[in-house]
Amino acid sequence: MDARQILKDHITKTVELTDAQFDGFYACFKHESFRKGQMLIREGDAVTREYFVLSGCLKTYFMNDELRMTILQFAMPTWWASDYDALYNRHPAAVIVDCVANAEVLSISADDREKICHEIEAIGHFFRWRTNRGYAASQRRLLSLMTNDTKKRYEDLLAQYPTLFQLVPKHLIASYLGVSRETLSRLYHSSR
Amino acid sequence: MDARQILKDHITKTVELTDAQFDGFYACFKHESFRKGQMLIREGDAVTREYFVLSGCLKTYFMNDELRMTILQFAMPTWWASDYDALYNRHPAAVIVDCVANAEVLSISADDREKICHEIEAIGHFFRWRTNRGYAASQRRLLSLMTNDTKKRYEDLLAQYPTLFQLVPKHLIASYLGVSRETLSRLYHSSR
DNA sequence: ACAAAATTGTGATGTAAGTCACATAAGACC
DNA sequence: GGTCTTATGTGACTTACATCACAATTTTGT
Repeated sequence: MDARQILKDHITKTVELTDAQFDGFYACFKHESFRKGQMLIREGDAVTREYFVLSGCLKTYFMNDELRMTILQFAMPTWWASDYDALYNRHPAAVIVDCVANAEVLSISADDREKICHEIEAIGHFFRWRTNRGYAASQRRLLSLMTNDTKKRYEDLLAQYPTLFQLVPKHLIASYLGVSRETLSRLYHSSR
Repeated sequence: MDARQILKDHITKTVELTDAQFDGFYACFKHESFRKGQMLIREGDAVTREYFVLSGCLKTYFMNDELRMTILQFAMPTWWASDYDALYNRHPAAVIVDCVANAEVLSISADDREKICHEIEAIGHFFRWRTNRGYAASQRRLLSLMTNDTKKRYEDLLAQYPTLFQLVPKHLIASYLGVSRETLSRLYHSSR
């Protein structure tokens, strides 16, 4: 399926658009490819764009002073990724976005987005809805982290994204779950 | 300061509005009062409104099957609170919002909000910005939970909201920090 | 003002998971 | 295809924090 159709399917799940409206929206995007290991956003960058994943996988993460990585999100196809705090408030990037598995993405600038939101009310609604959904997902993750033990979180992740375990190295999954790679390894082998 | 002025100051920090526009916006709100212990949103409720805190304090939290509470957020003056997942996606409420210290709030329905966002572009921008800010705050909290130890999280909270410790009981703060009340008590007394 | 309920402090004990250390296995690069 | 790097498995030891138990204090309702 081509980029255009993937985006169209994605957005029409939430709002209705005329063909002309979708054309205007699609024209805001730039098609880009990234190879495993490439960075889309570096720490300290001025962030101007956000990314819609067509294929492959990205991750957004934070690096602390001791060079320890904490993964905030894996972005699989039809997910969006950026440093939204930096993008919206024009701060330098605090989080890093890079490519975990060779990826095709569509990117849009914050300015173009604001403009198209202004022109087409349905797009404005879509982005409010999408940001809201991201917020809800972030809260669910917080909740899961605070109420479930590691084993439960691991099993939930496995159930929700079975393909993730083939796609990305285990120490990244450990980082996402908030445990050491050793603990994940033991967990992984104790339950079969 | 009156409710009208508090909301006006809050919103004009982000967007510019004419007096007529602000009047239209303010007319969407209902002024309400809640006493300590009262619930604004119960688990399972149909959620129709969100709340802007003028004074006092609310908390949003989740109750698990063993009746253990996990606090997602304290809402102090000029903060917003609701179950946004439920509100936006018309699910029954999963989280509870109640009153921690006698509070005055302004409330607005999701429908009125969508309508005013449609009518006044600046308001639409404001709400995209605000949701985005909430999302960023949620991510920062996740990060803090995953990278900092309990003592650091406690000190950060203390630094950010010194008044919170007078306003709400310590076991609620413990729940917010994700530690047992006993651990918080020991921490609290070890560092003076 | 008094009883009942909620909040807080503190000791003793158990345990999940971090850290360190090293071995093995799998990919990446030329 | 062989070397170098990255990823993974596993044991030994340590530790922060949960849990349980009970006492002391504060707040709230009537």
